[in-house]
Amino acid sequence: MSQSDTVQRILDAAEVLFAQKGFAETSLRAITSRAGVNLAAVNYHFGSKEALIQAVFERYLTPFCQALDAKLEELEGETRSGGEVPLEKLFTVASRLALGSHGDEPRRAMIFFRLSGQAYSQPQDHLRAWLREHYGPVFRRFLALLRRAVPDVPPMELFWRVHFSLGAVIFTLSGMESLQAISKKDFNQSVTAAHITQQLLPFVVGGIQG
Amino acid sequence: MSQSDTVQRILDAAEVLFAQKGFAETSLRAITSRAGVNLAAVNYHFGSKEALIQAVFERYLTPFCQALDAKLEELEGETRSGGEVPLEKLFTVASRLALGSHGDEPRRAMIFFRLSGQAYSQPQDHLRAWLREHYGPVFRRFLALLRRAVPDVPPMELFWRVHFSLGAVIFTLSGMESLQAISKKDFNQSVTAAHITQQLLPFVVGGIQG
DNA sequence: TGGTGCCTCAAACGCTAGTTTAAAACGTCT
DNA sequence: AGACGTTTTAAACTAGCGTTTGAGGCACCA
Repeated sequence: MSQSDTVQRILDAAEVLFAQKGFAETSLRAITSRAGVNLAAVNYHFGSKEALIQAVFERYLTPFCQALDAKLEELEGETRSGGEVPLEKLFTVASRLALGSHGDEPRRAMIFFRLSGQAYSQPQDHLRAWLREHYGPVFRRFLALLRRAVPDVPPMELFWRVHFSLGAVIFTLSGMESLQAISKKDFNQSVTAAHITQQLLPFVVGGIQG
Repeated sequence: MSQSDTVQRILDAAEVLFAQKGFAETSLRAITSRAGVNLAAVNYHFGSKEALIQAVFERYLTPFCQALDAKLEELEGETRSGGEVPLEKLFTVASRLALGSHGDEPRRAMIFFRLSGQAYSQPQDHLRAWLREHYGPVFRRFLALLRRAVPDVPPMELFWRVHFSLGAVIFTLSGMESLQAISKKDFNQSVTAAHITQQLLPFVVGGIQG
């Protein structure tokens, strides 16, 4: 078993378990047991549990943010010759990337949204600060394009509405499997990631425009 | 110190600490120390930590839901002679009650929204199931009025949009103090509960209508 | 072949958690 | 005053946590 193999196995197991049970409730023993590696491997390869959590986020977010950044640059290029990117297109691009920028099924994306929800509800903001520091620029770039898409909405209101939107996304996708149960019972229809984003888009667009 | 005094002190301390640091990260020792009571008091009066968590929710939610239920009944009475309750009014009523149904300052409400965020991001759904079981009827009553307020939105889409709205509220108010810092820096304006709900209302109304 | 780095392993460490115990203190009623 | 049910107290218990340790294995190069 090569090094990278062990590291990847740990990351895979941690990703799933953190999403399933939260950071504090997931023990290193559970992670290493699921990964089929020795308990000490986490501290050997990552240094600490906290560093492992960051590594899980990094492995997912870095490719996503690079892809988003490239796409946003492309969109900026298009608008340089006049015109704005429509609101719908901005969110469509972002959601398509979030769901498909990894070769995997969108199940990975679901897992990751759960993780984000946990990161944001976690009160000690080590993780939040780290996320903001590393991925803030892309977010601001997105926000700048957004501002030009809805020039009628005052900046502060837009700021808030973006956060509301983020909340809607993360909260909903965090609680997916319970919502899945309800939706199946009440509407006899199961829930896919594509289905949710399809529902989400008009809500967010309507909400942002106010 | 009478019994109810000890119980209330524990609930007060637990409410604040759970909101501040989360359920798993808050020890009974921290709670009892803050409350100025003996460690064993929690297990004596509540039975377990899990039961204490439920009790914290119960103390807050029961008066709120009773007030909301009464108010909804009143609104239903008004519409019985024809007409619908407008969307804005439904949300205004709910938010006013959430912020002011307790004699306290709306600070209590903030604390409680943080708690809700943690409850929903908590993956083991003991708590969620319990909340749904105890407070589901009021929620459904609200949903029924909502359906009549926006008859054009298909029931399933409405179902999702309500969850999106809930997410926007809880997520935003959960992460308030970090948003507070950002908002103060970028817009030189501090954030109050009233201020947020004022921002929230047009977003939710716009989102629900799509 | 012997040595050198990197990695794995079982075991242990120190610590904190939730819970339990049994004695002491308290308040109330006869 | 004394007995009784309730509540508080200090201390201990068990379990599980993240982390550390040192011996061992393994591949690779001199």
